[in-house]
Amino acid sequence: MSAPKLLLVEDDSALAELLKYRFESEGYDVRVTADGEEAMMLAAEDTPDLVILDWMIEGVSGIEVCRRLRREKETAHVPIIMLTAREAEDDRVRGLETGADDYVTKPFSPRELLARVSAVLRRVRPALAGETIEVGDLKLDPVAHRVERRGRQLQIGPTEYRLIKFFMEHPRRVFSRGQLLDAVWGTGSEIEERTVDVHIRRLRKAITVDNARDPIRTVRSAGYALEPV
Amino acid sequence: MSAPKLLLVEDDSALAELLKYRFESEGYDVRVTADGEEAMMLAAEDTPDLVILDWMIEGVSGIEVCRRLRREKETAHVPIIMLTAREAEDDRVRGLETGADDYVTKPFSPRELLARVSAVLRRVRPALAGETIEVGDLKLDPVAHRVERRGRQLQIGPTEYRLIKFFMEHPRRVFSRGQLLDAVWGTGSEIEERTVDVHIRRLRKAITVDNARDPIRTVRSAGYALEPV
DNA sequence: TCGTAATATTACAAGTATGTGTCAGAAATG
DNA sequence: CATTTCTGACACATACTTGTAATATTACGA
Repeated sequence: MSAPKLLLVEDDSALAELLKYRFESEGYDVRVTADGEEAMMLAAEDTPDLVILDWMIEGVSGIEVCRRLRREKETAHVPIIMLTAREAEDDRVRGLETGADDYVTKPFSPRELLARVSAVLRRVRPALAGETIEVGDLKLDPVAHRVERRGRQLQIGPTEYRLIKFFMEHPRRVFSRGQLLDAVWGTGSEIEERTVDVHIRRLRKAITVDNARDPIRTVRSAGYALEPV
Repeated sequence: MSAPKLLLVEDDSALAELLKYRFESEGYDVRVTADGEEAMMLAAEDTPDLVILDWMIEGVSGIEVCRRLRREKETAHVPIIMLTAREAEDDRVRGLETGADDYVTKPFSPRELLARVSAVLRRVRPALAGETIEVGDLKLDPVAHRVERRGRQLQIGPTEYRLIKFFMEHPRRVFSRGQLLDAVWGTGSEIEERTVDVHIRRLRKAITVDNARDPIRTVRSAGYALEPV
């Protein structure tokens, strides 16, 4: 999973350090600058997933940076959270109208900002906010109904999809054929247990990608399990 | 352009009236309830575009309503703005973590709430705010009611327009025929699900341009999705 | 090493889902 | 009011999926 890339534009270096540390420990990839011009350059050279922007920075004002980010095609749709020391409603409204997605009023706790960032990312790029399931080199997006391995889309049928989804929801655990029939086919299905073998085979075939090793473990006389590769 | 549908869950009837009036005069279509259970029912029968939810309501708590909305497939992705009288950071963070997209602390001005609503809608469903949407090589202008692909105007019928607009507002996501009927034809339409196939076919035909590849993905036994080309 | 039980593989026919052309009535257009 | 466009439904064609059975292979204990 690629870490969400944040661009933090903040000229209070103590605060910037604190936030950088906190966000990085939460798995974000953070770049920091105190300067509006530099912010534009950084954003241009590697488009971030989200920008945290202090309203009051040296040089170009925060609101101006916001406007410029919106104007560039690359960054037009990158969500922006503004940090503002002001309580004035006018400023908040103006920020939103300029194209900020959200703002947080100082003082705030890192925890609150984290929650906001994650809420915004969840909206914009669900895949970044953990709505996908990942097990080893497999990634499953339930909303798009897609499974990929090592970045490669897998071609997978309905039953195999349900099967691997179930496995990915319970990695490492061994399931008997009976359990799999209940979970994937539905309780009380009248299907031969041997049939599970066939679908396991089909699943294995479907998830085979550049001869990577088979992540489905056969447990003799017990069932099957998915092992993170 | 169809008016964005808001669901307001607020038990202070004076405030509810005020907001309803203000939002309606801005062109929104507003439904109001003071009750959590009823809110769920209203949301189920006609999915709103955005929910404004008071944290403290009678019966089920706001946060519980939020959680339940997120749990239902139909409403899982509807943005939620919470209204809270509390300043406590814990509550705000909890709100965001439960799945709210934003919150506004009372007291607030209708103007600020309007700005927030419009910011959230712009982020989530640009077409509702009158902005053009681009998905891959498709471009849709909701004001002009036009769709183009690779700069070429598409000749497209009313139903197909609504269909592709819906798809472009939710790219990549897979929708069942039932969901599409609800979203595009209107809730409770008595139309054959197979008819969706026919319109998908017509849409595919309409958006075919210099034999570019078909951006509509068929997900067998699940539905259809629009993939950016 | 061998026999047995368990699992893997293959082929296939029946079942199910989707694609497509067409039509009659409805709705929009002028 | 005449004409055109749109809509929903249906039927047939096609593509994909699925469960089973038959056969091959493998693992394990005696």
